[in-house]
Amino acid sequence: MADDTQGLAPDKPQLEGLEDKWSAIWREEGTYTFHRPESRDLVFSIDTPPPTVSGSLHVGHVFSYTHTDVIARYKRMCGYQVFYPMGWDDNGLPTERRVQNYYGVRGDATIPYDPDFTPPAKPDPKRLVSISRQNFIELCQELTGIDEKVFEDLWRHLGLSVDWNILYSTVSPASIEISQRAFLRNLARGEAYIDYAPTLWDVTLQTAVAQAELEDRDYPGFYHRVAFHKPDGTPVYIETTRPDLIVSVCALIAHPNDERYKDLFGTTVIDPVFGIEIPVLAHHAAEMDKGAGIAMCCTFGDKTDVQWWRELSLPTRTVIGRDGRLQSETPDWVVNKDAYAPLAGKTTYSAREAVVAMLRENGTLDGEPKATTRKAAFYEKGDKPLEIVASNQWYISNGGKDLDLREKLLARGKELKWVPDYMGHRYEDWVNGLNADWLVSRQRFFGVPFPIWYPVDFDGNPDFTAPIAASEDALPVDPMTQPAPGYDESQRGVPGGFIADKDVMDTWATSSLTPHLAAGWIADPALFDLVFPMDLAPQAHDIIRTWLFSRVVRANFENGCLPWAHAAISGFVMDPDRKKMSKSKGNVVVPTEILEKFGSDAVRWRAAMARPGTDSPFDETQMKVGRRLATKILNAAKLVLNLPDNDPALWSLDKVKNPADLAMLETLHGVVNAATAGFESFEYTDALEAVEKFFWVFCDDYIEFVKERAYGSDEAAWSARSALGIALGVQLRLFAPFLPFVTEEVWRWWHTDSIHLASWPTVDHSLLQADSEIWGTVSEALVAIRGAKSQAKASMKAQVASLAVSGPPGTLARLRLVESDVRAVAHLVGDITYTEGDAPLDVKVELV
RNA sequence: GGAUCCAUAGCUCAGUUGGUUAGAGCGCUUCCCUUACAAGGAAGAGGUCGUCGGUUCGAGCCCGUCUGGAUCCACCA
Repeated sequence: MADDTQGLAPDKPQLEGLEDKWSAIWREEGTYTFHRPESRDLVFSIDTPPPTVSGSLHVGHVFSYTHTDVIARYKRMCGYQVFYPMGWDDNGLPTERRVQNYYGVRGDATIPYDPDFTPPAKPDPKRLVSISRQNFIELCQELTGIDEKVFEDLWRHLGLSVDWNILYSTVSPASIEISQRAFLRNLARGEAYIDYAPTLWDVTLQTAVAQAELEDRDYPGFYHRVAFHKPDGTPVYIETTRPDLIVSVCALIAHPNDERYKDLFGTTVIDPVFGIEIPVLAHHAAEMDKGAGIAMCCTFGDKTDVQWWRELSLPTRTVIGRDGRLQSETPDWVVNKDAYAPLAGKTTYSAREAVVAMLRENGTLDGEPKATTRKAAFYEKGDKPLEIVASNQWYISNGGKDLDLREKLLARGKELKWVPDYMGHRYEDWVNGLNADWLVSRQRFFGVPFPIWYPVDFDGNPDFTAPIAASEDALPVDPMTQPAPGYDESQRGVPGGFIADKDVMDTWATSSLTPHLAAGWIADPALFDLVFPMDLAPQAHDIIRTWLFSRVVRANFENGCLPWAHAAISGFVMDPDRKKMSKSKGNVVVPTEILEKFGSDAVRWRAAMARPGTDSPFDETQMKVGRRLATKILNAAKLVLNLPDNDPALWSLDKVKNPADLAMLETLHGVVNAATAGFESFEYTDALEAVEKFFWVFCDDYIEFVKERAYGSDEAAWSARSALGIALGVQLRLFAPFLPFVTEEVWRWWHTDSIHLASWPTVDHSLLQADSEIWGTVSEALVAIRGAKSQAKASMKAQVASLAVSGPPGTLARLRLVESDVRAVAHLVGDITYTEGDAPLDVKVELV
């Protein structure tokens, strides 16, 4: 409690240090602990986005996690048990890349485990040390542990009311088990399958990537006009940006209606370098006005090539390996074997130069290559354009091929309540645009292994069409160290034995199960029933196509329902030029600095001013406004609580008799209604604005108006004291979801329990007979009195000789009811004269 | 090429089912050291609501057009 003072509040209340003080106490008191209630309707459950711990947090995270937290706090005060977990997304590629850079190491599946391994003292990004898969995973675990501590500290400092007992990590054994179990069930129901097919491939990271992780970027290239030749030597010109792929050519293709090429259909031509004879074919996907109108189809240059390859049953002539280099052996379909030699083992870039040189030399390059900017598909986290490589990969159906499923998933999207509702369009657009199933396998190390093995025939060839699945009872499994069911470890990799599936699951394959991970699916059925389907899925709009959609897919398959009822979508924090913040642009604002500078409450205030779905530019000056509000709360509370001999035990609605006091409380109750309505529709900004607007009027007008009276000790004083005290308590609770630190600080000046477990204020209907219009009249009078003093450049304390008030009878009557307060606030020494009339209220002020 | 959102004061944004003189905060100007608060307070200036057209007694709001911006998707031989 307060020291050095006669009142309940300290003399010099401070914002500094409130974060550390209260987050420690909340932790000790278990303020945010979820206690299992009797039934589902007493729970409000949240599918918290698990942050990628390998990345750094920026203000955008602080904003969107605050959006969730204000709702969580509101629901808690409404009496719900709030299931508010935290998760760390610490598996997958992002972690691997961070470990690679941080320690200067690279995982290599062929190297044996070294129990004594220590990472290089000085990581050299140019000379990565190759280490075993297991050593690499250990480093991943070590680093994620460090990163997670940093994240937790920041979240506690920000005041997230997460229940830290409900903490999961996407790489934990429990997460691996759940991911594997869900996958096995998808497999058993036919929703997951393995397929040998052309896949988008990142040559740097050497893994397949999914449609959802693609990003188109501008990429410089050149159009090369190249001659193929008919058997009689007549040239047929095509245009290509990928001459390096000529060695993979399978056909030339033109549109069936294209008069220029009609005669060629069904004939063959020979490529300009390798002597490969290929057919000229017709296909409707060829566009007459693009390039030369006739395209070179290679395996594979782009997605159209894949379509032609599939629909025209063309041969597979892949030369680009998984490392992005052309294979070193000369392909058997190449006729001019010598021509391939300079290309062997080269990157696509070098191979392109070599091929162009050959084209130049033999005169088949028509004119100079023309520079162009083309859009190429990139993995969103990669930095080289993707190649298309045929390989065995695991897929989960997502409606990309199955139209019935697509309809079902679209219906789920409509069933979900979106905040704001137009965000549902993004979901629909994405589902409607899907053209492939969800590729979930990744050729990486740090992730969930597929619980799958393959039989090896007696010639030593694995049969990928007959995967052996683990039993659900055996999970989690690592097929790399555990033998397939029915086999012995000695049969690994030998004819008649088995091999493991070496791949790991895409990180989204695990994070698509966050409701299951957090809620104890299978492991704790009672808990799962209490919290699932969840109430709220908060997230930013960029991952609707990935995280949100994949969770809908999983819950639809596994649970036959939506994983949650509401999706609340946060906008981004943009840089001041309204550009997306990104590391590469160097415009990222680090949250620790602004939290330090303005305090968590101030930053939270600014976050809450950003409405759902709306991007907002970062502007530091706005944080000051939140800071000022927090300071004002301290000071206003101090005034109320430190009135002489004030005692909260003596505050009572029964004592509120003064019309101005009643009018203030009446107005406040309208504010409670507005704030409640705002929160109920997840429009926390509306709630905050209503509360804040009232609070400033409460401070500037009401407190000033009744202060003199409240310093007394008679009945009139206790009317004001009760009204002030009750209004303070209500406003603190209304502010509590937004400003958890300052409201808790003030609340505890006269309460023993946390404000965050106090009940949300409700309207007391016994007050409804109060005449709230008094309030408007008083405000007008105050403006007139202050205006006169301000215009006279006088102090607000300056004495007033007389007031001449004119206006409608009703207005004057209201003013008369509170005349003594008017006299006090104006410092009036003379008289008030009232003149009735039709004109609106007018107050003439005569200064002494 | 398709879609979504946005355009209101110098800046950031409100503006309810269409209804008198369009609102707030920041910034700016002037003033006030006032016993809750100078990390404060008071007063004030500042807008033909992006363009053109339509509906209506009446449009910031409804419809259409154009312009500018943001985001997502598709395509790119």
